[in-house]
Amino acid sequence: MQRVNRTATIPTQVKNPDLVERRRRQIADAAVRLFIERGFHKTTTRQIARAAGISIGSLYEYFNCKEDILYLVCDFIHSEMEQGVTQAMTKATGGRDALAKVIREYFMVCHRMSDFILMIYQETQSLPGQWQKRVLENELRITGLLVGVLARLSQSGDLPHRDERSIELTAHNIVVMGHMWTFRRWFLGKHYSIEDYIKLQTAAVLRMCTGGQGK
Amino acid sequence: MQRVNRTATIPTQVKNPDLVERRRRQIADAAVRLFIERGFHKTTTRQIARAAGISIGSLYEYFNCKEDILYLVCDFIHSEMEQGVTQAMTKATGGRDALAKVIREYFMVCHRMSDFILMIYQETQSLPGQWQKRVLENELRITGLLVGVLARLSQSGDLPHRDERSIELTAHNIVVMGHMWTFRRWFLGKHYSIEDYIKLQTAAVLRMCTGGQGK
DNA sequence: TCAAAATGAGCGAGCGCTCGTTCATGTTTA
DNA sequence: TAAACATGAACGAGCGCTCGCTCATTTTGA
Repeated sequence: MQRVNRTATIPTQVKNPDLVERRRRQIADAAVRLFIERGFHKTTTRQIARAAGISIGSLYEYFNCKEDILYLVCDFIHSEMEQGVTQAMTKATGGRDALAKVIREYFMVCHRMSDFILMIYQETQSLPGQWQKRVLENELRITGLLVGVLARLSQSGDLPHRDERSIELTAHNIVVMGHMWTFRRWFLGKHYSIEDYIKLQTAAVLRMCTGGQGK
Repeated sequence: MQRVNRTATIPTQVKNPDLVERRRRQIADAAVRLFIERGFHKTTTRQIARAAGISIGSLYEYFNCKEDILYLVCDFIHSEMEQGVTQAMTKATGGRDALAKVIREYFMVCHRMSDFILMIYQETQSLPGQWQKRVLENELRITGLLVGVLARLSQSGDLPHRDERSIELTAHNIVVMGHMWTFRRWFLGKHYSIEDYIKLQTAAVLRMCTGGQGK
């Protein structure tokens, strides 16, 4: 989708665009594993090159600086997240328990992408300001998808009406609950399976959405 | 409280314990500001020394390595957090709306310590493994305080009974909601005041705790 | 007077990044 | 058809520099 935009965003010495696309993916794939394992700062450009199976010289044919690599990695992760969430939402249409289905699918996406989400929490600050902003915009867009779901259910009467801000905050809460499974996994993972987590948190969210009309 | 323990944990060349305590605080105070501003990796030991008003040589009389400084900073932050939360809980005793009061006080602590919390999220991974574990234990202890509050209210009948795990997860949710105010502040801060946030999230939590018996 | 504390020049490992070079693969020319 | 030339992706030794850390020396204060 905005792949063209992305390719255009990071300049390169190399002429062949297909090759650029291919090599960058190859480099990003290698880099993301290293970033997850050792963090951005402790990973050297040489390690990235070695893991990608190219030379350090070649690496700099495709990127201008180390931060460029981090940005591309973040962008790939967000693309995948958004794709996951979007298709989770198409799977989960229909009335009453649509919300439960969306939550389940979203949490499963978070579960799968656990390491990646964690990395973004930790390394976003290492990006140049302008790209930091982009990463946050991506984050917001994913939240927006959930706002859409909640607003629709609210209007169709499947959920009690609540004002816009309340809906928005609920969306943020759900999104962050998904992230929480990743950044508190050192604890939660010991005591809950992902199925436990989904079940309990879904119940909690539903109470949050439907509860409280009585008084 | 465990200050003795802490001082014992990081060895030093200097004999006078009072001096050690004083200088370490002086260094940590300077370091935390720099870490918040530029991150751990981009902050140099020379910058820390300069900001603390001592020489680079002296700095290494009080710490063995840069990571030691980060650990001490994390420890100070957690102490302050825990103190804040503990006294928030003494302020907020009593029946019905005790929970609302605790949430308010806790969120205000998060609000005040926003930058610090953010830093811990970002830099914990830079710590040596053993100390990483300690930081997570601190995190858990704070959550434990909230579990205590919820369990008490549940038993006194001020909140509907729910099983242990459900209570535990609710505590985690509340804790993370506080953190969310810090790491989504770039968005939330634009659209909500801290008072808005407390009001809406408290309502949400109360619905989550009390709702759902009907049906 | 002398142990304790403070100093900062200096060290060298290791970093991101460059750039002169190589070489496989077209393309042109005779 | 084959020699001459052009292209550009790949390479990696090495440059300039920064950083964490040390230690010989000086200052302090009891």
